[in-house]
Amino acid sequence: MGIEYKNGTYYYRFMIRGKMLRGTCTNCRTRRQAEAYEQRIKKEHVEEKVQIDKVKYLEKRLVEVQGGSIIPLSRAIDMALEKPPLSGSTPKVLAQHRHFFHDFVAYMSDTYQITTLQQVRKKHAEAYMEYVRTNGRYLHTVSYNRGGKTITYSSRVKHLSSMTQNKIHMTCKLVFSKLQEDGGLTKNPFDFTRMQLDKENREIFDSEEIQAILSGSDDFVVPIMRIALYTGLRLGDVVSLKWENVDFKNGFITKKMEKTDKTVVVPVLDYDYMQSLYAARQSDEYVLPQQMKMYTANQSGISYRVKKYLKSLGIQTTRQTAHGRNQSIKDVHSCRHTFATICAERGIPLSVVQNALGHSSQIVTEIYTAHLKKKTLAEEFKKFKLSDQKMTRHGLPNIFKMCVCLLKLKDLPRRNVQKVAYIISENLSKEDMETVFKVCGISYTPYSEHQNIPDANTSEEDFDDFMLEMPYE
DNA sequence: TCCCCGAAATCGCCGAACTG
DNA sequence: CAGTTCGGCGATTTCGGGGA
Repeated sequence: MGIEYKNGTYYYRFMIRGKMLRGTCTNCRTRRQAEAYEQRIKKEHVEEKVQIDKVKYLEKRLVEVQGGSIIPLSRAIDMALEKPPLSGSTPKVLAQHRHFFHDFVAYMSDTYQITTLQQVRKKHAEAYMEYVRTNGRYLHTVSYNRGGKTITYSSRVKHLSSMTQNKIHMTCKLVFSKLQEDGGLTKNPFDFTRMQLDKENREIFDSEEIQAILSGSDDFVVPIMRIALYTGLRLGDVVSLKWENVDFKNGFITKKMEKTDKTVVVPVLDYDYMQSLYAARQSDEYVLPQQMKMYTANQSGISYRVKKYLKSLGIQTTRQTAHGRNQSIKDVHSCRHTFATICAERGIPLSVVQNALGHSSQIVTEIYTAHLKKKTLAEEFKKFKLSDQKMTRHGLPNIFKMCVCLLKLKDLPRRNVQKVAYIISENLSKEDMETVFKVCGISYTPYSEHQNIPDANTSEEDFDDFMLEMPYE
């Protein structure tokens, strides 16, 4: 017992697990109350210790039973990446996994003093993902080697796209699942749902933008954009296009794509331009030798040039995000989207477009042509026009309300429906009428021969009289 | 503007879930 | 139960941006 009394307040103090714990006995007026208070606090700590010991014991048992061993978090990523088929991944993929998991390890160590794989619970994994969701990565230091010199800086990105958040989640989950046997793990702490993906942000070029892009004077960028717009090829395929891929005689370009190893065949739609390029060629190998040179040496140099060129034309290439990196909305890849959209717009079947783009699944192509769907939808809906004549006087402000009215009246005697139908028929065009009745599933017979039909100038009273006196069939 | 890293998007494969 | 759709997952390319 270590109760102390000072200036009207009781304080407790005791040692547990080699750690001194002290604090105020709040709301205690007597020594007895203070002692009871201290007991409560002590008990909580002991119970916690028992809990921890229990978990540790179970972990140990589990590891023994499952035939695994305690794995330090620091070694986990290397062990996981040695497992096939991961071990056969490209260095870049492996590096990214390392990069992500290292971040998680640092967070676990700093926040929970957790150092082994077995200690990680679902709540820890969730806390980390929550941190990533709100703050981005835990470690912001970026360092790399350039010409024997180490360059270090702190990344300013404070927010990650849902795509990247999910990537981090998947890497962590992967490590735990790969080491399930080695570590005698029964559950994967990262086994919970991931973020819903953001919407597609890339936009297509409209006709004015295309015009501006193609008539520009940049000899480096324009050929890339031009070929991309006319073929729908990716940047990598445009710059690596060789003259042997272009068959002028039959008018086809045949290209094995860099990304998917699939071969696509597209017609030479821009024949004269390609001919002129051929006539002025500086290389017998590549169509765009200069661009290819930069692509191999300094890939993002091309992005840089394209962005600069588009900006000079007044085209906005990126969209600002809250705290994260800007998102690209218009770039070389937009040409691929534009190509697909124009194809669909001109009525070229989806299967043909799919072949030209080299997609194995039509769903992917549909993502591209979704631009058109939105556009068509807007265009189609322009046709939908409310009748020019105002109907507010009769309490029927628009076509939608009319539909509702008619649906409500559907079960009434036929003559009531006819009566309403008559009024509407005098105020709406025939086509609109037919649409409304079709939607409502009501057959319609206009009273066109009736005299004294009310119109926009009819007074409220006259209209009511008319309704009352209107003869039924 | 080059060179690099990390972030983000794209894409194919495959098995589970769903449908008729 | 065969055919189809859907989602998880891994692989690859492309883009933004810091620093020199």
